Amino acid sequence: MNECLFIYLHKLKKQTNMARKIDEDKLVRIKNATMKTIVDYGIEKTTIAMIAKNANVSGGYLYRLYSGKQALIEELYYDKVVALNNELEFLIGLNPTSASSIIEAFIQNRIVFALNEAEASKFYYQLLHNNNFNVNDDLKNRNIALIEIIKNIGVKTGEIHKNVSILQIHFHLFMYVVDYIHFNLKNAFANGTIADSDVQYLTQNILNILKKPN
Amino acid sequence: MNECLFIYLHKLKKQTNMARKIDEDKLVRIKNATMKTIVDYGIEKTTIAMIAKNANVSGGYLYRLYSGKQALIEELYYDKVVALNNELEFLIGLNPTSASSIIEAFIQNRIVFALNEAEASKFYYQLLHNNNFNVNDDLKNRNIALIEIIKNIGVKTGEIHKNVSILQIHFHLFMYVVDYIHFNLKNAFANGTIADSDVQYLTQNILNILKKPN
DNA sequence: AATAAATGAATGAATGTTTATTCATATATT
DNA sequence: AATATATGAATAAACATTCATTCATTTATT
Repeated sequence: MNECLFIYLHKLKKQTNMARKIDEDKLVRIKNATMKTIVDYGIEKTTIAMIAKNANVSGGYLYRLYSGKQALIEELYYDKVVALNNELEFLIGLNPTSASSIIEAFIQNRIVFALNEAEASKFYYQLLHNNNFNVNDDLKNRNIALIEIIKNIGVKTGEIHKNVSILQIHFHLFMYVVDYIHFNLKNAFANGTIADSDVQYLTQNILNILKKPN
Repeated sequence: MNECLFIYLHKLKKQTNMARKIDEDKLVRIKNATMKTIVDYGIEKTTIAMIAKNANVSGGYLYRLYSGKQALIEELYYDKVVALNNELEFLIGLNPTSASSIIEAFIQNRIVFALNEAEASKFYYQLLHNNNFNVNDDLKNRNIALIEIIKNIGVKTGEIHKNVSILQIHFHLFMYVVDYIHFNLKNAFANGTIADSDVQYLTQNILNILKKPN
């Protein structure tokens, strides 16, 4: 079930004829447990029972909120993709004349997210590379549209070469950055941390790449 | 079971007392079927029964050659990682005084591999990003040793900055390149093919990155 | 050369486990 | 009491794995 719809129905109930108080943070617990379990054990080995246990919720209750395991994971993933699009749109509004500012801020936010919401970030990273979970065309198209805006800004200012494809920008902004951050966090034993200094490093690398045609 | 061991035992038998001729390409069929099934349906949805069917082999026979599903997939993955290390070692031998030559040749080979052995290449890409399959420390250490050699060459010639970490080089050579190729092949509908021209593009991008400290 | 015995390859039905999903029941709230 | 939430045991489907059996080939015996 869609989260917004759920909350809406839930509030409706409250206004009319509430029988039993909903355990308010149950949905949050389920979401966190899903992400944590998948991060710890991988999607293949994660079962509904494990998620339910980690969320302190009965197994059957999950089916009240989601139609099944796939839907549960999908919704978490799609929510994040929507949030990323929203964030990008917001950053474009903030910096309507500088592609590098948008890119830099976006990268900064990826690092903050990876550090502050490690579970959610690792979860997103896993799904990004899982063939069984693909975002729908609407989400894809909105993302393409936003990247086109960034490209237009960059071409105007000379920050991006006019022959750079939308896919190139998408790849470097959404895959390269995320992979870079997670690779460094995963290998944190040997020099591999991630910090604010990486923002400049990543930004410069990507801007250099986007300056050339491909 | 290890492939080399298998072939060895198999030949031993031939010398003494062979009861029934082995279907020679059965092992090859199983390997190909495993990769193809996983590429088509993902690891989660791939079952032993599906692999056996695609390989034209009985389900139970898989357990003569491998101790189970996990071992079957692992061996295919590890074989590829070993092959990559061997290839890198070979390329270092060929170009002992030029990091860029090694890197360029390695990238070239990745693209050829992705085009000529698409199934195997996609299979490797999937496992590269799957947390449930990690290469052992020996393989990791050998890889690190090889990359250290490349770094030393590059630092001497000025192609690589002395402050670039081994992890950086590893990431860009083994993740960035592979991800780039597969991203472009996956999105082949819109301008996204991969060709020899990408060799120069990728090589230059990576060399530029490795020229700077991180 | 013909036949029988021995051997190991290969099968696929049977087994037992794991898992997603359902549903009868219990519990809490008004 | 009425109503909705929440439970978790029960169910059924899917699955990895095993194993008794079959089959093709080689070796020994005549």
